[in-house]
Amino acid sequence: MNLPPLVQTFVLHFGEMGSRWGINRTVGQIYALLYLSKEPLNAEDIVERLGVSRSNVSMGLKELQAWNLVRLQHKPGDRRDYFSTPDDIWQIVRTLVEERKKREIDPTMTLLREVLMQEPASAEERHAQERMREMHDLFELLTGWYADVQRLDTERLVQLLTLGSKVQKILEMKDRLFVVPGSKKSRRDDPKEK
Amino acid sequence: MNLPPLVQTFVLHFGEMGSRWGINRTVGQIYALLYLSKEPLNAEDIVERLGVSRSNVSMGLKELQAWNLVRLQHKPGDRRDYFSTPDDIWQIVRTLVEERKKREIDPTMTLLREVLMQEPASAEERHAQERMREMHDLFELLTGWYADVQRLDTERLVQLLTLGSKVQKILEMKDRLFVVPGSKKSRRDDPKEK
DNA sequence: CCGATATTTCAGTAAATTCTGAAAGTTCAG
DNA sequence: CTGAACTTTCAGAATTTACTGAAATATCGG
Repeated sequence: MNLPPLVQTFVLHFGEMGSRWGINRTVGQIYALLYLSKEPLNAEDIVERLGVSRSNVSMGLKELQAWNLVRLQHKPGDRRDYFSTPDDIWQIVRTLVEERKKREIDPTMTLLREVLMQEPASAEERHAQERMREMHDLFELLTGWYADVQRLDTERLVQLLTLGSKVQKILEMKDRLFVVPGSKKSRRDDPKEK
Repeated sequence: MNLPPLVQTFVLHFGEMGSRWGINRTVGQIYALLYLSKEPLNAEDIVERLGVSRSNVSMGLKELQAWNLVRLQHKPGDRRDYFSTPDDIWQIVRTLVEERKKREIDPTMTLLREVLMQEPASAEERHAQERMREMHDLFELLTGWYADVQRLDTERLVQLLTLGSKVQKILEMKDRLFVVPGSKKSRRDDPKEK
């Protein structure tokens, strides 16, 4: 591996972290390298810097492309493929979330919907379905929230995240301001709550 | 594998999904089984239902315990260990997020802080550090948001998620209400923005 | 179309992970 | 203390995944 020490530390770390995700070490390293690089890199560049085989790099890049995590570019008068990551880190986050949703949440939701359609054949199955319904509803809430905030431009998203739960205060304030105190509508808490 | 069809479908799916995470198939299956089960199960129950070896189950349960994802219980007059998942699915989500943060984000933040302390020895390293700072700041924003909303009780958290980006509207409303129009403070957008 | 350059595919190998059975360890009632 | 019931550990086997080099395929300037 032929990298400045600072870069190498990061690349090795991401290689290891890759394993905690479904991603393998080399793919993690390639991505880390591209992320840190000012200029787009071609496959041979990556081979030299990481010290892995050409074919391994080829496969790794293919996987990163399948994840939409790298951009393929060309330089004039050079027919090699150059790869880079988006300059905007928020774009990276958005892609990551989008792709993980597509691969993990969506298929699970499909399965849950299917299984919830079936008639339970026993008390055990009935309880299992109940649990699956809880999971289904949870995922629905989370993906709904995601679909919603995902549309915000980055500035507003950052605003929202910076506020965190302080939003809660503002909500309460809103309630006090716009709802006639004591009226039914002002009761935000479920009355049957203990 | 000796399970009602509906349960089996779910358990198999989670086994496969487990691989997309860092978790292996058996661990995913054990968890799915416990999640769906009304009653706590002991190791032998799990062996029978999943058809894997006793030692495999023992290791899987140990891993799930390390993740704080299962609760160990005992029945009076029975010295076998019984395992279950929390009844409250939100508790499960909280644990999952907490543990993943601990294993993935925290070590990465430590590394980023260390590397950002060092003096860059070249233009390449300077640019790499710049990128690492972006990642560092991103993670800081996200973990800050998480630390904040994580403290909310579930009811309020659900409220917040249900609102999604509609919060934005309320923020704007708040601005219009409480800031003198035309004053400096009412300018929320960065003036140098295009 | 040719040949040079670049990329992809793939079969075989290497490495890592998962799983098992056997043995060792632990706990507790009697 | 003993031994039955239960759990954990661990070395090796089985399986899966990652990686490589060689061959095949693609692309393009001339």
